[in-house]
Amino acid sequence: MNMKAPRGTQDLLPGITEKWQYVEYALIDLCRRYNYKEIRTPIFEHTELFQRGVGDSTDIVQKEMYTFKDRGDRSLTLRPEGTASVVRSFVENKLFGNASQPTKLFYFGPMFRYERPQQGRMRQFVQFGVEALGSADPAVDAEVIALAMNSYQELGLTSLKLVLNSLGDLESRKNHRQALIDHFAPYREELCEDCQVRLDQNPLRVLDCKKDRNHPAMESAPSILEYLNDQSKAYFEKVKGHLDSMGIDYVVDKNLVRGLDYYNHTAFEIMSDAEGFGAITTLSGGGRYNGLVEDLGGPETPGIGFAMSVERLLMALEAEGIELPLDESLDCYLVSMGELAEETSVKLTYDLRRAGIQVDKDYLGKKFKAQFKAADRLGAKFVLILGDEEVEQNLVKVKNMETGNQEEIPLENVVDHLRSELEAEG
RNA sequence: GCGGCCGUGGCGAAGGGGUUAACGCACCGGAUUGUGGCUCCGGCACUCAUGGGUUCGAUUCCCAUCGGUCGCCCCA
Repeated sequence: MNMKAPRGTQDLLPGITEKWQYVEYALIDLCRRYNYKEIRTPIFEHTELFQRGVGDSTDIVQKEMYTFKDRGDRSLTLRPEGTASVVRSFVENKLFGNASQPTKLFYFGPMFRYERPQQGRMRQFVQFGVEALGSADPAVDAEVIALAMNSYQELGLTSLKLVLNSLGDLESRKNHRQALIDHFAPYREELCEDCQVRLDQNPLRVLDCKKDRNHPAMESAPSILEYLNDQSKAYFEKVKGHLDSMGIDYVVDKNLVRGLDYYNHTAFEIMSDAEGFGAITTLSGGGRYNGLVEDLGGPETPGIGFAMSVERLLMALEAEGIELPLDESLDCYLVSMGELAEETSVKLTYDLRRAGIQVDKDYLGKKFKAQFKAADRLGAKFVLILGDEEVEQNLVKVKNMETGNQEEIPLENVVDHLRSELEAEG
């Protein structure tokens, strides 16, 4: 039997889960300030949702989905991303009818893609993401981008690059698409295999190809920005204007094409500039998806969102040498000795915990000295000493491990005493 | 899906066809019989990823598988 975690998955163990918790709380608090509410959707959905929501021509749907049949012969898929599920839920639960619009949601949870794992790319990974549904105001685009940037800045990251582009509305995209097909058609045979397929399915993505990057036709290819109609152009200008006024730096990259089919208008990616970050530098990506809600059976509803990988966020923190301010100490360790004291120590530990104090004790029958060593290793601020002598005198010795000071406290006063000592410590 | 490198104790890491598999860290015990951080001493690998092959003999050579890692593709 193979007792290893499946390929591309990982166990997050004590020592690192604290970082995850810290990051999660920081992001939740950020969402609170932006007034985004949490939504939790299932980890698997009907396969069809992703085929229609994410798009049949995408890599995700074509080769990366964890799809399986359940016992009722239904085809289900472990979610490869969050937007399709959120939109499905928005439609199913008729959130468009709620009083507060736009509907601003965030989510945090595992996603699954069948890919060759490497650093920053797992088969199961965790995404934090945000969706704003129901408004086509460019200020919402700016808000989502600001929230995405803040997610990193809040935690101290500075080596960030915001890359921005506009894919335009349907009309602009249609015109551009034709222009691309006309442009590349004479060179079809010179392009890589993938691009020949892309040319038919989604010519926009030819621009994103790294193999054909140096092909002469690439440089002269029609840019989507040249094909934006007046409305789309004005929209993009407003988004940029809002970013400018917030002081958020960005670079426009006319070749930035998001991998999912549902994007239009604003598309963006946040990358890390940090040294030694490895091959994968994209921290998060997002964009506007007007039309997706309709595609999934809802009323005409504009939307925009982004998603980031928490694994990559932690990698970026590491690359920039940022230590999260985690509290790894222990309030109190109880050292006990003797038959008589054991009974009392169990009770005292319980009372302290009920009083809100963090306490641990020995359960391995360690010697007195070894218990002290354990207390030291755990970073205990205080050690309570309870031996048969103390029990007989009805007192407990309380030692401050930092100063070395030790005092005798009547058993019944220990809880209050320790609580005030800890408060004094801060 | 493709290519390079790698796989020895909890961790880091030497070794190299022949039987006691170095060393460091961590851990446990003792010196110190009720007080931590230092020091000294001792303990700690009966699958050297798994399976098969070559050989009198394999942890060491060969093949496969699995896993890791880096890069490609693409993304988060």
